[in-house]
Amino acid sequence: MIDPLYARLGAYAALDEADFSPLRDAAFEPAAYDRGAAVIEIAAALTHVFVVAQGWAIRYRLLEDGRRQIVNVMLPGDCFDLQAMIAAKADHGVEAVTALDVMRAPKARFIGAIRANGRLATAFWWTAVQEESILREQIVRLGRRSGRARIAHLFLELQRRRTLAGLAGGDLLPMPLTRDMLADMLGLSPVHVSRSLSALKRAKLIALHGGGVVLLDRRGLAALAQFDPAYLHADAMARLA
Amino acid sequence: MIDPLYARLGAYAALDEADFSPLRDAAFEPAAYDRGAAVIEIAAALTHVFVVAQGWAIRYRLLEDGRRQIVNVMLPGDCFDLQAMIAAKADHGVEAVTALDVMRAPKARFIGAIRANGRLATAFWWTAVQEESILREQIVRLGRRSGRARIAHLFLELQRRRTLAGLAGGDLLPMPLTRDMLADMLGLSPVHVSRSLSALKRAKLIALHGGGVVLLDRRGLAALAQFDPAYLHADAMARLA
DNA sequence: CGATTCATTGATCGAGATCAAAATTGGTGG
DNA sequence: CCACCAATTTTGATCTCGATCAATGAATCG
Repeated sequence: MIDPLYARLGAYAALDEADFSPLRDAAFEPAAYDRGAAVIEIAAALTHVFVVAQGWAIRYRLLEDGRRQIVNVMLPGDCFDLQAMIAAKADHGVEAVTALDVMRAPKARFIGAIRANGRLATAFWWTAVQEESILREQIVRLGRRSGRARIAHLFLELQRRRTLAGLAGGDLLPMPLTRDMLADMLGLSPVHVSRSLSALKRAKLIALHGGGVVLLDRRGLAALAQFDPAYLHADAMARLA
Repeated sequence: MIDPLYARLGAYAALDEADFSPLRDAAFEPAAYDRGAAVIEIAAALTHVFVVAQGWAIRYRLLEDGRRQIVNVMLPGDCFDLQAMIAAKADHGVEAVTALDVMRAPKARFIGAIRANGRLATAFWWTAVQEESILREQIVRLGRRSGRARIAHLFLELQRRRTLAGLAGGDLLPMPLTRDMLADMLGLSPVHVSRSLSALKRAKLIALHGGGVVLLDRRGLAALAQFDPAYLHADAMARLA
């Protein structure tokens, strides 16, 4: 299924079922990866464009000394790597965080599909613009926020992205990322992530239940993280629809 | 003049003068900004696509408490904001670091120009892919490198980008960024930037002359920064040409 | 030359890293 | 259902890199 994508793209542009038929019929086919599996290997040839149908994935780069920086998290509805349309090799890896279902298209066929439909092309352009916006936000998070604020900000961003993708959620955010992954995402040590999460719990801003985070006090979290509610062009998107 | 752009785009795709004529003739017109002037205001409408002809600019976001994070530096040959093609409002500001000459095109005319020439469109796509790669590198720099390594890495990146844009340079890198700007770029305090620069000087890795940096020991800098020489798809670009 | 902006240096403080051990969680098989 | 093993998380103690505050020193420019 490509329904999360449908929800995402539909939020930016007025698309109907007919616009999607080239994707369904010709370009995309399903694939599945186990938890922890490599979806794209660093320096491997980029052959496909992917859309996440279910599960989470991370995009990361490695340093020579073995340290890792996670660049972004991919949620259902997110597509990657659109750069495959033009770059030959991956400068980063993609790994499944949970069991992962994707739809994937060989890049030539993907290009054919979006050429056949201008509105679809525009919608995919939007996802690329949004991806860039997400990267910029990650830069600000790493450069100018404290450990606790980074965590709070990431949680709020993920929740917003899930909402935009039509994955309801209310105040409950699934959290399959381990402490190590959060650390590699936020530029912190796993130990400090653990301590900062405890502090957020003590402050009654969040609660942790098994594999999920409860956002107990969004206003408090947003104040701590200086989370910008206009983030992700929500208003500009609406105007385009 | 749009020659730095010509050098940049020419590095990715086989373009000749004729490919550029739609840009020269119709779309782009020159504009100039004083040092420190705002080129794009945060939250302002995005009306133009820009190409830097001469000078440096920074792209930044502000936090509510007044702190600033510089997201990227724009050098001659870089274009911004391609997102204007699709996003209505800027989620960040752009400011001239030096006196700045640009070529700019109203977005409708820019879109017309690249529609008229597929090779040109591909070349601009490349610049967008590269911009994303630069943002990812900035994320790794902020997340997983020490202060000194961040500085060394940034200098090596800027030098590489200048080389790709045909702005020779050898081991001399102009450095119009103030300590405050470097701090806002690298997620450090200005004081610490100053101290770290002194440390790099003491280690004979760099020297500072007036408004420029001399890269005395590139191998040493690359080792300290774990600078990846394959960075910026240099090989993949060559293949495409 | 003052005046303003920018850079360096010194002293102190704190957020987060590191090392190491203990406690939980979760999955597996008896 | 329980016992066990591996992976993950939490907690404690100590150390360090980089922040902050404050003063001094260049440059640059009318």
